Amino acid sequence: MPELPEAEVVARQLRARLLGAQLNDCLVGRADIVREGLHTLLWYHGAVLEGVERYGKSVVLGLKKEDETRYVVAELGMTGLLLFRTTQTKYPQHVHVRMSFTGGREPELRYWNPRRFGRMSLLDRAGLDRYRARRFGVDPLTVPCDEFVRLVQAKRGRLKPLLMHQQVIAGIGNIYANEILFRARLHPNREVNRLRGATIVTLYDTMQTVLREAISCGGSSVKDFYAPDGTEGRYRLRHLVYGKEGQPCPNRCGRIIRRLQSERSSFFCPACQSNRLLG
DNA sequence: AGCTCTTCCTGAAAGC
DNA sequence: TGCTTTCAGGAAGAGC
Repeated sequence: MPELPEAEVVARQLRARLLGAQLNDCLVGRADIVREGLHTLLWYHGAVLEGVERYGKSVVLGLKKEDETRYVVAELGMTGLLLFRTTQTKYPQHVHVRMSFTGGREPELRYWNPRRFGRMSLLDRAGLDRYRARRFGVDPLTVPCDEFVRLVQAKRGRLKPLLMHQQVIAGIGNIYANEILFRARLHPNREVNRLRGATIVTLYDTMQTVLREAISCGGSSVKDFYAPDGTEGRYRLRHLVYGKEGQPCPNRCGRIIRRLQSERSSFFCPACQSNRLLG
């Protein structure tokens, strides 16, 4: 399931291999995979890929033609991937969009998404700005620490849902929320308004450390994440709690990693991640 | 405004 | 063994 680090890895590969290439043809296999802008599809033919951005967990391609730039937004959702042509998948019937390029290092980019929880959108500049404002909160890697502290202090409710709330903090999903909270020694159900400022700073530092480390490992390959060129992410090997229910706590505290299934699965150590009023 | 609940969808895993 | 059922998961929309 692609979250921020995986989307970043995808964006970097697309930049390295397709920046400056010309989009020749864009084939949409099923109309309902495009959330918005399908009627503008033909505009993109002949446009040049001038930039690739990541917003939260989404990858945005900027395509320029005759002094105008329009955008292809790829929401990866749970199972969505952008793949180069040479990367084989077990289920080729779920390739929904094919974009062919000339002048780059790859002839084709494919949008593959078996479960179709994500969509694509074709947007002009104003549409992209609206999309961005509506859906994405601050970026965890670029938000200044003091702004993050103020943002968290203004919220109430449980900590893990807040970390995963894309309109507040964009890009953290279930895997990284669990890993960040374990390393910051914070219980997933901690009440946000009971966190001290210093604790939020620790959370901020941990969040950035985990996400940066995951990016440098190529992301986490859990349930079939592959980069566009087919390489797997190695950060899964460094997971400490995600998917480790029943195993001993890596801090050697003697307790067993538990799983709370009330909402999205929370994996945590009941001793190291206390829900008491520690700060 | 801001919660929670339901829906979307398919492959994998569990259940029988 | 092989069929059926359940479940996972992100985000939108409904309902309160």
